[in-house]
Amino acid sequence: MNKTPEPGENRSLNFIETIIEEDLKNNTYGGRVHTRFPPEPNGYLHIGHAKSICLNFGLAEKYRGLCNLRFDDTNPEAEDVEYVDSIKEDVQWLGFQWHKELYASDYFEQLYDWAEMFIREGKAYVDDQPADVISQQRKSPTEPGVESPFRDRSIEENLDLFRRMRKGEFAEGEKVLRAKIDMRSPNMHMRDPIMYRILHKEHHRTGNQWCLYPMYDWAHGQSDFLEGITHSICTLEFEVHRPLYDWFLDQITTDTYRPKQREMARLNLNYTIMSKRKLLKLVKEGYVKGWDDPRMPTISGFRRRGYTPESIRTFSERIGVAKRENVIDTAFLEHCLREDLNKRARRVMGVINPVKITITNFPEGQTEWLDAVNNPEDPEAGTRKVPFSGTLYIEQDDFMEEPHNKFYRLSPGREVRLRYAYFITCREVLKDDQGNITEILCTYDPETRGGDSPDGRKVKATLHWVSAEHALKTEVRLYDRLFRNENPDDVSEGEDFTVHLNTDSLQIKEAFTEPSVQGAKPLTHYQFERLGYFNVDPDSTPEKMVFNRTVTLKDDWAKIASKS
RNA sequence: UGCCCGAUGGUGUAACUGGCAACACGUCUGACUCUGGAUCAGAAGAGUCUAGGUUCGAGUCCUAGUCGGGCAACCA
Repeated sequence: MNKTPEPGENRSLNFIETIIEEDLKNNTYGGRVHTRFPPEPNGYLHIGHAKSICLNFGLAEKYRGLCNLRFDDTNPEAEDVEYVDSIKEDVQWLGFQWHKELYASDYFEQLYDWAEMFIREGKAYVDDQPADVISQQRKSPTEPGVESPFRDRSIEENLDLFRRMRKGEFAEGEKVLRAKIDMRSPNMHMRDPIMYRILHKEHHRTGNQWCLYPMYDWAHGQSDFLEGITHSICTLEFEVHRPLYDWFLDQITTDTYRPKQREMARLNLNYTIMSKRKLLKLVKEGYVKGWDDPRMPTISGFRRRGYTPESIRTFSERIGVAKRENVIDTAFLEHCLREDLNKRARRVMGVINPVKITITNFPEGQTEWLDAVNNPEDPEAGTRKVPFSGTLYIEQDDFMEEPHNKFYRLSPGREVRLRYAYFITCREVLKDDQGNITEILCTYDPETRGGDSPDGRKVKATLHWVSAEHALKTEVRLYDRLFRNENPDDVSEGEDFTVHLNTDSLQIKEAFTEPSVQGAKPLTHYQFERLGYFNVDPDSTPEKMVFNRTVTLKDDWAKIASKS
């Protein structure tokens, strides 16, 4: 069997691992495995990048290899240090450490030297034509391209022109350097691809040192080569670039060592979008509050939302790696999240839609501090004290005046348990003039302190609650999916993905929580019992805690309720 | 009309050199429970894009199609 034992999980190899193990067996790279994660610093990383990060760094870990973080910064127009910083933070947050932090711009000089070599060998030429003419000459995929009239310039003239391009003697767009390959190639990328364009732009690292910038195809494979990369993993759309990737490498070296490009399908998630351009639009046009808005599929968004790096890594591992297009169900990501949070999140009680309960037979003015378990999944987490008194809040949903048969929470005459506290029985319901419930009067059984009845009496429901007098007023931000449509790109003529935006994706509420959460640090995870996982938002102040609802608990009752 | 990929339950991913299609999510039952959570047990759901062929035997090999995606930025 094609299996490799792994800690925790035992799964078969994905196609890239199969290739690597084959290379290891054949000693293709002297036993080396060296990958790289090559983001362009022109935006924030999203969950799709997380898949690539986990793959590249994960492969290096698994095969005791190395993984570089390499910024693909060949286009100064959109790139910025702000993005470099956020990318580094995100990679580290996911729990990975790069072997080296590198930049394609580190290789500008070497790339330039090779380009001159190309010219001297008659493999590259300076083209004076404007972009639209070059584009037209390339023709369409179904017909051969036309050669540029500048294609056969002399080596001397090319060299002179290219050097003057570097010196800044020409305006943007005036000249480009092209590789001389084959204008009739059925592969568009081989039709004399552009290697350099003139850009009089300041670069975030090289400043004004250059006005000549290499194109992706010219920079990427060469960077891989210079770094000793063995397996260069990218997404499917680069498949047609591979012949060019290999061609460039063939020109610069006769070594047997070659980095090899492999393509995998990118991650798609339903009910969300993954395009950087579209995410930018959401930010720029104010549909969300920023790149790290908890509704965004960015890594920083997930972090702020309360996702754990472990859950994202587990997710990335389990979705697998293949070449076919795929759309992963967001429910699967949420499953990985809940699985992780269930083990680590401390439980607390908080009430979001309160209704007042008065315990009529509870001693007036008295407070009792009851023991509550912090995490039933983790005995090490210990216990805490929770204040109980005669005036409480419970969730409106936990009371029904005329319950139907499946509802077994509080209702008139019925006894339920208050978690870690007492059994209470509903005696009377008070209403205002409009008939809205204003207060529920209950009695409690002092014998059931802690939540168990000495006579073995059973109740069907256990409710969470909070003591009114002791409750902390907090803000909770309830998030829902950003898009109503499973595929936000599924739009009719003239529309764009924003038509599917869920206008109700954020609901801000005031909630009452038990006092123990006061002062918790931003990003601390909690489970609000029976409601969901929440985490502390950085917007929290000493006066007002702010919580993000990361994800609800699985809720079978909600299914039953929605059916009836 | 060219070139390059891909196609397995609703969704993902598996199935060593051909040997009864498996796992996970989701869905549905039930058990248990001081969270209608967690946990546990079980069920339904594909005969592997189509048609031929090779073979005792094909998801795996061959042929021809079909469908889907990508490729014509001085973006990556």
